[in-house]
Amino acid sequence: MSNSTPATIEDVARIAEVSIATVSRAIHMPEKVANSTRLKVNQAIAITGYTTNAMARSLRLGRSNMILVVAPDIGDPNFSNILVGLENEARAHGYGILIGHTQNDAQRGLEYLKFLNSNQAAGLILFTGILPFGHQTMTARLPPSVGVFEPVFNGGIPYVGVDDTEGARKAVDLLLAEGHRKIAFIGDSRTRLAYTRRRMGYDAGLDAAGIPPDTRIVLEGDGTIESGRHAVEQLFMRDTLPTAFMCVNDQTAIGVMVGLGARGYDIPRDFSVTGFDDVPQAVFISPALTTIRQPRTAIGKQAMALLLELLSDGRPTETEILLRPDLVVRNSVSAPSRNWSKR
Amino acid sequence: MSNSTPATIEDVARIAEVSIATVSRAIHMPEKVANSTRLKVNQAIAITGYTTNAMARSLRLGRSNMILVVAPDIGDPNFSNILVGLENEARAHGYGILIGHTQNDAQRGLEYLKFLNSNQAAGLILFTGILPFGHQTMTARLPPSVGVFEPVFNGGIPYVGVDDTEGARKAVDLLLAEGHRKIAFIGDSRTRLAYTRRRMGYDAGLDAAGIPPDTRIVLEGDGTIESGRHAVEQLFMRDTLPTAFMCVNDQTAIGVMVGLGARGYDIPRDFSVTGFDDVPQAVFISPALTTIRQPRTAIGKQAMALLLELLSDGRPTETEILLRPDLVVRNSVSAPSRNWSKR
DNA sequence: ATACATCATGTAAAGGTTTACATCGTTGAT
DNA sequence: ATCAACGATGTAAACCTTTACATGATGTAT
Repeated sequence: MSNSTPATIEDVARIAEVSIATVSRAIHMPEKVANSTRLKVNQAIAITGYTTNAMARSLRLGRSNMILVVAPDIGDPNFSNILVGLENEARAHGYGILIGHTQNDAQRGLEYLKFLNSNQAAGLILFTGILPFGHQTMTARLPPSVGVFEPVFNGGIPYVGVDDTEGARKAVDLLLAEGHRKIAFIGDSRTRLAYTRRRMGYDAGLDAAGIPPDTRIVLEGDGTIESGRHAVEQLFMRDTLPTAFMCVNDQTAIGVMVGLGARGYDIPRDFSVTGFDDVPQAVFISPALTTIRQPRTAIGKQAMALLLELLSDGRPTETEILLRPDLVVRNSVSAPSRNWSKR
Repeated sequence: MSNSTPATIEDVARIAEVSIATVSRAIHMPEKVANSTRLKVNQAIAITGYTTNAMARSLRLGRSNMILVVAPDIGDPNFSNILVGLENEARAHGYGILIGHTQNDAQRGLEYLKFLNSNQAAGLILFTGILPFGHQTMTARLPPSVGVFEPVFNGGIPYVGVDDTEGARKAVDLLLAEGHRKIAFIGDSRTRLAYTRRRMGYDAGLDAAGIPPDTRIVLEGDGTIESGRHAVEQLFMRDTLPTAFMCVNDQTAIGVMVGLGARGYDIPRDFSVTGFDDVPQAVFISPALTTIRQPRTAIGKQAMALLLELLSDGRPTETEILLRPDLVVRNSVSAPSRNWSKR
């Protein structure tokens, strides 16, 4: 039973007294085989403990049951929750997931391209806005692919993300509802669609409230904690201070809070701050950050579902799936301080 | 060049005007082939863009270049950093990593066992103290395996972790050096080696300082935030309060801080608190938590290195690799309050 | 009764590699 | 000059599946 070498389809065939073709059919196209023989085959499978050799199957089929997931930083806490969604969906359909970590290094990207070329992965999930493979191979035949968070530069690849514009709109609307009129926007100058769209949400919200845009309080950072801190310093050098900081992401918001804290201000009494993403730390910093939640597990699930659909159908049904982001209210926002002018 | 169907070894052989055997040798045993022909083969490879079909290779070799990593919760932020270490080391040796998420569910574990049986993974990295496969298959032939954090119950599987006893000793020694004499230990009753060893470090530290053990201030929780809070409540019902809380992990420590905060105490003025693990949140809570750092990326790297060694040598050189944990001093520890008795 | 469709099963090829064994040519020792 | 040893390469089998096609049996319509 628990022999030294794993049972093959031939072992099963011998015991069930049928041909290997019938065994294969009994497993993969059960309706094509008579009830009685299917029974015999199943018994033989139980006896031998047979599982089909995935290597041989993939070789014959020219397609594996693995999905390659490539992310610039798999250590990013934002990543792990997505992974959960991806993994659940994949496993439920018999696929395994293979992870790749490029660190934005083209060399590493290339090594993963080899995985693709050598047929080890049937599909690709990309977390980077650009194809992580060197230029010359930019045109290499890619397997069915799906982007997460943002469309892939090369085009033609559908993606699953969050409605950034709507999310940003929720944040700015909250601030407006609290009574803020001078709301700074700390953005991200890297030209990523997500950031551009968040800015659009900010603009639209202000516009709807009849507040004219004020470019003096719109700053471009790079999405890091440091850039949030830096933005605060810049604003303090100008003549007009905002009463609230709307940040393009949580990292920036944390930086803003640090910068404000260093100058002795209290949040939310003196200034309100909002983020975007709802990173795991957001609830632990003090005050806990009011932000926009990315439904990460759902995003992962959707992305994988879309990819699997692509894998069977061939043609994508949608080119862009945007999930609804939720506002999570914590403690970093309040009405603008009445005493502000006195400070 | 960029043909519709990927180049095979035969295409290369034809262009290089040699047999496919020579091509294979030129790639995998270059010293066995004449310089001149090796050159021709390399040129042909460059022309065709050939990469060896991993499915065919694995089938022939009876062994894949994938490592299965099984963890109970891949969404755990502690996990992602380990993953980085695992991934880097694996990729550097031409292996890919395949991730599995059991959620402590035997059914799911079984599905991953299939991956193993079907030869899709050459090795196994386990994050769970027990084999995640149902009982009946407990005895199934496993590929070379390595545990992370703790030994695998079944035995015979080497593991890579941190020296928990030494880490705990560093924490208790810090508290002792600050002048604490009544140090509570909030443990974890689940019988995991790591927790037992941390308790041993606590006992040894107290013993070395000549302080008799006081079981009234040693509590057993379950490693969650809630259990930390609960422990605080329990201690306040007893007659003797400690001046410091040494916690079995950061989650518990966070719970203790929350519990103490809810009662209006200030940390570290009124009570000192230490954790263990250095989870990503530890630096964001306030006060920032003094704790013991697990060198996570290094653990991942070592675990993978050990597994790869096992894969080539067959026999493990070590059965247990313990890395040195570091004390990270932040703001949750100070000398015991002089005013304590007045409170 | 004949022809034909249908169904269940078997035969054999193909998928791309690796490698034991065979072959052939060259070199060095006698 | 002969033989042995060696080095480089080729031939072909094997790894385990899946599936197009062939086969034979059974049932149905004429």
